[in-house]
Amino acid sequence: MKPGTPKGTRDFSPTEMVRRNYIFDTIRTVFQRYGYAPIETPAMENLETLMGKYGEEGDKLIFKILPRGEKLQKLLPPEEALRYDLTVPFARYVVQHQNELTFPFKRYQMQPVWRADRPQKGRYREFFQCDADVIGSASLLNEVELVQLMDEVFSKLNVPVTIKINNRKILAGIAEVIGEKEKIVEITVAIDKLDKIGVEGVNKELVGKAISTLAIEKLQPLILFKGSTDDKLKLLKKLLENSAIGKKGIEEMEYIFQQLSNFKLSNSSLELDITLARGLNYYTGAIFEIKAREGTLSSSICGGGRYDDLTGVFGLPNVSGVGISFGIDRIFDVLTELNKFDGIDYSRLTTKLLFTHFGEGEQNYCLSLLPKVRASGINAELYPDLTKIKKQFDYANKKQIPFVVVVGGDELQSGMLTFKDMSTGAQEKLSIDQVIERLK
RNA sequence: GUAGCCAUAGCUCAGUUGGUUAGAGCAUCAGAUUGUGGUUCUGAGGGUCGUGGGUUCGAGCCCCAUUGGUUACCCCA
Repeated sequence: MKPGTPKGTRDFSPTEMVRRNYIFDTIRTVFQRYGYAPIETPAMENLETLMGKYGEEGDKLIFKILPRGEKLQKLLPPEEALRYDLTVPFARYVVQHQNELTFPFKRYQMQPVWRADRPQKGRYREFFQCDADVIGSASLLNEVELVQLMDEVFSKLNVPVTIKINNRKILAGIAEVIGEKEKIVEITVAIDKLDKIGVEGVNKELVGKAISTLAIEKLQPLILFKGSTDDKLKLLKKLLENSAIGKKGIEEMEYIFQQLSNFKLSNSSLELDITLARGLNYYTGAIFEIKAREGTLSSSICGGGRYDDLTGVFGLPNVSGVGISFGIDRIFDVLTELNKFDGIDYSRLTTKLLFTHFGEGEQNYCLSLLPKVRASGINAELYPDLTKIKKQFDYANKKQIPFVVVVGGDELQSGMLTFKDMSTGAQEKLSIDQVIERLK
């Protein structure tokens, strides 16, 4: 049998895991700093929980689990599926545990999700998301805080990013004033592609979606507009003055930008992007999308938004939430491409000291020293086989273990260990306490 | 769902208009060196050239099919 992982899935080797864990730890630390508490949910959900939440395209990408046993033989439809994101399972969780939770409930969650997609650059069928959501609070300060949080994470990871922000209410307002209220999805999907296919491409797609010529004409000043956030808001105000929902969206954006103007974002440029749409159906207010400003990955590495009634379908109406999701695997790809892993100190995560030995007696002696070393917080290990010292040193080099202790007959007799710095080759005789002192 | 590209050793790849026994680097193992490695030198193992069929005196190379990978579209973290 030829070994291999399924399409769009990967193994992670130790070097990669150390780096991935660095990303996880960075994000987790920031999440906790902002008061988010961890939860986990099962890899699989009832299919019913997931279906209909992600739009027509999204539903197709849900990994369904084949029925088993008798149900399979009767060709019954699937009842379970792997989770597609962390937001919908979270909504289900909130409804199910509503009596135990204190609202507003701030949770973070870092788990894999699965999509039955075609893999390509930056796209996997199994990938990790790191989500932070606040549910049970309609305050726009949550949006403000999430922007700060995203800025802090990417600042810590040393990746310059652009945070794009928009509002579904503005998009709804636009659809309304151009007289195509029903076609909001088609319109937003089309203008979302502005970057990629240009104005003409967008217009062509709009025509294809049976949007009226008049509506497309009305849309032009908006698509063609270039200017500052303030200018954009001004234009929108004028354009949407007859749309209640549009005006509400502008108000929200103004508030968020006004609040954020009091804080200096350290690593991000914040941008109101009227063309930002985002596919997920459940967003109702602010929407976010983050792209790295350097590197070749053009897809987003983080995204999110506000959903006013995601818990409604599970029987808990009128609970608004807002959240963001970091795409760990894409962030990893960006950091790798930009060589951002180079300067990071992993020493606390890897072995610092290897005990090498010339025989069984020496090995046993090393074994007796290990607990004390480890209790002192030093990552240490013992070479487990009886073999030539060369091979043991090779092992240390391959694992990039910076220090070794050599124990032979002399050391056994004197109780003084040979302590060797593998980078310089220098060695000296030290007691075990001195070795510990040196490495602490 | 649509389309392009790729598939040769564990890994990265070379392989001439189709021509003898398919190569290199890295990695692995052993030796030079029985208490001192990472740099050096020597040697060894490792391949049904993705799979199946076809064309040909002859196929890693050409043709068809198939599988897997990858990239783009749709959509998305």
